[in-house]
Amino acid sequence: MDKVYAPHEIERRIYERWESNGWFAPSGKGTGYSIAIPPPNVTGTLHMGHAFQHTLMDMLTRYHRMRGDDTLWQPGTDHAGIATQMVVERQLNAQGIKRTDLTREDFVERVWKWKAQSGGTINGQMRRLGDSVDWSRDRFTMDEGLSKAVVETFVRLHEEGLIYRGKRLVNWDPVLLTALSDLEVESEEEEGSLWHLRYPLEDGSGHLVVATTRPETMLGDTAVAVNPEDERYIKLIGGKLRLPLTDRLIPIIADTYVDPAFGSGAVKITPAHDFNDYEIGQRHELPMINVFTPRAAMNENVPTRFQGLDRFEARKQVVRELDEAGLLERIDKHKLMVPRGDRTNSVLEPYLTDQWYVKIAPLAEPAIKAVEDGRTRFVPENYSKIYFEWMRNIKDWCVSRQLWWGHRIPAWYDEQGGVFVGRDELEVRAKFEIPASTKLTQDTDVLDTWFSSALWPYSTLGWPEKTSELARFYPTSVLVTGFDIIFFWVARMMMFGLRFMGDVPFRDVYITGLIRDELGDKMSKSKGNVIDPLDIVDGIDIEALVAKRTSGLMQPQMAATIEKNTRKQYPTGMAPHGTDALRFTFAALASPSRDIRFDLARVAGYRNFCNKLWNAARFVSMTVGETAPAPGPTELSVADRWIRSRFSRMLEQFENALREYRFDFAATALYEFTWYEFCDWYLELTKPVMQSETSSEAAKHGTRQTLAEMLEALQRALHPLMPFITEEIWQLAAPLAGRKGETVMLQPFPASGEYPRDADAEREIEWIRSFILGVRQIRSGMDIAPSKKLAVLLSGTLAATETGSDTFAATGGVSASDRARIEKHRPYLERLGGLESITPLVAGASAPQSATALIGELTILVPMAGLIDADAEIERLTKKIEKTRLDRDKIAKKLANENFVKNAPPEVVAQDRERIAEFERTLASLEAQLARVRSLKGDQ
RNA sequence: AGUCGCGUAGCUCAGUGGUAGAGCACCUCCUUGACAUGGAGGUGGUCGGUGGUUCGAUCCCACUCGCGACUACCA
Repeated sequence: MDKVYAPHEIERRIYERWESNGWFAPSGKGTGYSIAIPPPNVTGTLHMGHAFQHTLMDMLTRYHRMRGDDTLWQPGTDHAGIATQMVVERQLNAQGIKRTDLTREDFVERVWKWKAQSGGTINGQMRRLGDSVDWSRDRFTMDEGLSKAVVETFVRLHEEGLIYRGKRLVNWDPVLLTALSDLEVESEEEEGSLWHLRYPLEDGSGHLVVATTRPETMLGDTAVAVNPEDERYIKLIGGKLRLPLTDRLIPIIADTYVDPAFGSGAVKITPAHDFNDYEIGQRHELPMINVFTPRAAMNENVPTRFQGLDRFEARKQVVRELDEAGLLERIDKHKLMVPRGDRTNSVLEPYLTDQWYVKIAPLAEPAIKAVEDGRTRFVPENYSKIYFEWMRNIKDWCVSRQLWWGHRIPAWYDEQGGVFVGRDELEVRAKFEIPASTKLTQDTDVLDTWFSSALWPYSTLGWPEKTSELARFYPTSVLVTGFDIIFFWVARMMMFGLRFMGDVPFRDVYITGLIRDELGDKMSKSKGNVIDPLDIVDGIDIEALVAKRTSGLMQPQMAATIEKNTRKQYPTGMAPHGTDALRFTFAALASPSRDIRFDLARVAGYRNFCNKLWNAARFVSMTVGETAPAPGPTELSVADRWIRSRFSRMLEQFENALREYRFDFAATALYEFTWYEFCDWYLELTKPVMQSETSSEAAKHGTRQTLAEMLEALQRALHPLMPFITEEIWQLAAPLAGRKGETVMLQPFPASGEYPRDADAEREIEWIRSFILGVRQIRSGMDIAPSKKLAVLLSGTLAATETGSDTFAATGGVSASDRARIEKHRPYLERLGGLESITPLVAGASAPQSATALIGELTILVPMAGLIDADAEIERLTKKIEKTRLDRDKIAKKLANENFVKNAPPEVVAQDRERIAEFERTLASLEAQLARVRSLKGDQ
């Protein structure tokens, strides 16, 4: 084995072996456990957020697989309608081709080609991350089976009256030329203006001032509304206004929607271009005048001179003409929320079109109830509030998109505009008895991407067929995802799953935080702070990193800033850390309901941990040899018993943590056990046994066996989190421990109960640790070289009258139990403390000038002759005394409060009394020692 | 405007009604045969502020300051 763990060498080889052996597939035995992957965009790449979520999913998957569950992690990708179409359009544009230059079929063909070309990226990344998904079941939302599920769902919902087509206002993207759902709208506060316009009264007796943020829409006004209570305008209600720039007369209506305190208290009503106005229009049966083309230029319904103008040009011209006509009262600065498309960032228009909608209330109700009843549980729990909040105010879902890439809506039209929904044209003709002579054309729209995503947990398992997989793996066990798609995805899976499967799609929903950069900013390409998870794994030099971050920017002018920041943050690029270190970092940082500021130093720490584990394995193999210890008489040392006991406790902690999705606790339990107990103490404690000529063969045998057993079992415990290094070490450790098997990933997860708890061993080792710690503190405090062997003396608190004078003379008042311990553990104490001897201070002999440590009743004296600086010892003691006094006083104060003594639970009071006594003893001893050192110093 | 979070060591974060924790950073010492990606020891915090409940509050409650996220129709 190499001295330093080199992840790169082994990770690919190991994954290849796992995959080619088909070990990721469900075993077909045991309880079903399943996770459906949140399908990433097929043409995208995985970012840190994916890597984070995948780590948690893989950890759960590997753990349950090892527990013997029939475990499926279902992989797949999403066609991501708008996002993918935009990418391909951009590529075409770069070649000077417009999408509309191609036929729909040609364009879709190109998208499929792009998918084939780029679609492997994600799967490649997942393999590097160690994701143990069942590749044989890989799915794509546009593949045949899933498309069938989409059509089936649409048709059934339509049959049940839960899908309808209607002409309404939708959020229209004038760049993409498609409708969007409410969720795809991102409103941002922007600086704008509030224009106060004068609308002349019909009789010429004056004018009414209306305030608007969108003057260009005035060409489509069909009324002006005031509040019915508004004294100023009450007499005008029912009258008419002459709409400037047009020849139309529009009514003044009363509606309580109008807030008299805002603007002028009079609102122009444009039912075809504003959601509120639309509703007012419905209430008052106002005509709707659409003044925009789909690209948001002015259409034929406005005066000729405005026709064809872009909306923002039209705005300027409208304002100018009104101003010239003396109809512009004033312009106020005004902040307003501007709706923008989440993909194009273009300003959206409320626009009147025919679209397909899912009637959502009947679907939402059971989905709310399922969470209320705890059939699906959010972790952390407070996300259920966000879910409820949205579900209770949910509006119908516009599912049609005017795109080319996606699932075509299964609806056909005849030439009279009749609409027929069915699974295909044949079915439609049969069902509605439409003769072959009648021409039918299919709806040209596609469905919202999230429509197919909503079916994911069961469509991937073969629905609408009744498959054995559905029976076995639905509902899935847990969904791991980010809060940002609770509405987009989680809620919709709940609604559809309950409707079509009659049960929730997942038992638990674990919501992860967001991975942010080291400054707490969201990672995004445009900010140039994105980290590719594989760059952390493999490392990347600074030039390559800068190139990566500054290429293909939407705003190339940002490149210089991005380069500067990148060079500052990563002067030498990133070192390779390996997948296991990255995974460990994600788990350790996965505290509930908290975003993660990603810190590369943390990964380096866990890379060191990998190296530590690696070297522990080296040590074990050097100590044990290359084969399992031959059978023979075996004696387990106190350390051997102790490490098993501690391992048992750690496993319990780990499993409890994982049950509650506390990946951070689970990781910490593994880390602390491995480093602080197994490496720091157990391996050290084996040395006195193994490297001594006096220890028995049986004892050596027991230690060898324990070393092999623990190393092997530890790999299994660590495997779900660190799959690669544990596989590599396990291959070496398994034979030593006499365990057979081809791979650690299919071995049973170690059970806490297999390793006996041993309270006695834990007590003994605790005592040994404090003894050694005491010596080390003196050594360090007194600046004694580690290589210098010390001869320590002991004294106890027993008096001659208690022990008999002879015994006292020989033992220095050290209690029998301490003496027994010292004898029993002498090799440990001498070796780990760097001691040459441990002898009781002979009674009567005056104690030499020493530094001391207290272990309960036992005092360890390190003679100072030639070693120790008395001043340093005085300083050390003074410091210790001060600290002990503070601790004592704090408790003394508490105990002095009679209410505390009266009201606190007796065990708390008793415990404090005990502690104070302990502090008093320590203090007395420290003070005596201080006095001694002082007086001896005086003698010098 | 409403809803939900967050404020603990220099930094990033755990945590508990009863002795404040980790990683990184920092200081001192150490190339001792697993590991310098290491070992040993150490420094460092009136737990955002004020008030209340309690024998006791970093934790529970109220108010307050600061930060963030989400939702929403103010023309």
